[in-house]
Amino acid sequence: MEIEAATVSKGRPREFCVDAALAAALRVFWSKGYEGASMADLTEAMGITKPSLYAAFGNKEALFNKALDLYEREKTDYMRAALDAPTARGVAERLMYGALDMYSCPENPNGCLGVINSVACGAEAECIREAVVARSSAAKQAMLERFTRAKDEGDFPDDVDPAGLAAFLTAMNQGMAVQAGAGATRAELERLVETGLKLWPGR
Amino acid sequence: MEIEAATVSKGRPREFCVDAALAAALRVFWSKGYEGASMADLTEAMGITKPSLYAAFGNKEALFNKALDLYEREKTDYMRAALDAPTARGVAERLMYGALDMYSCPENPNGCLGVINSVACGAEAECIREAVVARSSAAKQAMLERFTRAKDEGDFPDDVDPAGLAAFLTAMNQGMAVQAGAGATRAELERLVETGLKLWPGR
DNA sequence: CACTTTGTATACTTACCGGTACATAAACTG
DNA sequence: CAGTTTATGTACCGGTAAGTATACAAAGTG
Repeated sequence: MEIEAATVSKGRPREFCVDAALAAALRVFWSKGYEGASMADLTEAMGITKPSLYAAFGNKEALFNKALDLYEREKTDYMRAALDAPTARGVAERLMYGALDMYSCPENPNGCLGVINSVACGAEAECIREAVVARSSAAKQAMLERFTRAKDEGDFPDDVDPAGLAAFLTAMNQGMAVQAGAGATRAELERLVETGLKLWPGR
Repeated sequence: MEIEAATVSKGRPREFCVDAALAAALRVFWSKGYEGASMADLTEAMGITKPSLYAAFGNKEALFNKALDLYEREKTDYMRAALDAPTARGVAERLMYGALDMYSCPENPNGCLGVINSVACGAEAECIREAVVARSSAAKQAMLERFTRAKDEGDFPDDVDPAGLAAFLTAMNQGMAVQAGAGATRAELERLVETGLKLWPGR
């Protein structure tokens, strides 16, 4: 029993980089969705064979969950950062422009990994849907808490509902994701964001 | 050659109602999406066997397109009617409350048939996606024309963009669909609609 | 050098996919 | 009654899905 176990592997070293393979898998899931991505799609994009994939990641579902972790860590971190803005309007601006940048970045697949996999598909993907929906509602909950505080701080008038605003920003994000997935241009999404911010209460 | 041909069929009469079967198929596509709906799912829900389905509807894709026609005719007709409202705010109200009613009706599957099938899945469903996206952008185009007219009529201030408002309402509808598909309650969607209308310009 | 451990490659299994051939059943026409 | 036409039910087709058994290759350890 060694504490620093596995720093030097015992058997044959693996011939691929796990992180790079996971990043490639993320792109596939992001483009095609969980069910639309076949193991053949994944292994080809990752540059490995099926036994290597199963040995390194478990199975398709475990691979998806690891890819989802990577997605949140690298692609939706702007959401967490947005909540630190000093005003509610600042939060909304950072959220919408962050989403705009992500959805219109030519390096990324179109749309949102979460939205793609939260709409219903086959029964086998139900646990995938639940995992994605859980993360989405956690994000919405964080927004709700931030806007509840903002209301106490007087960021917007009494007649607006913090829960309504959280749902509103969530809907805007989801709408941008759907429209981006359907092929909307950056200019079109920009117009949407600017309209959303023009309607935002206060200021 | 008879003008009133096919009013009385020649061979063995079919034992099921085409309209009822199509309605059942619509529910399956609406719940599971095009790719998530297997022929076994469809035939079971429709109460017919595969050869009957193929004889009556062609193939899976043709069946989907007929179901999509039915969906537009019976479920999204509120959109067409909404554009007849006398003011832009009236249009927005009818669109949002119409969507609210449809997405929270317990008789209907959760979410929106269009949104479910416009997010990317496997390559085989690409033509399905294109068909759905085409209808969605037609709806958006109709909204744009209505709001362009509304702006001329002074329904909202000069600094708001009709195209932005059309994109905004489309995004709200899509966001409601995603949230409804993820299991949002009617009360939650109601809050979203009321917030959206509170933010709507003018009045 | 043998021996163990781990990764890779090929080929396979089982299950299901969309779609169809074929035999049979139920209506019509003569 | 035969003959035609159309619908139904069963059983099947080739293709592909996720997942795996097995043989082999490359490293460390004695």
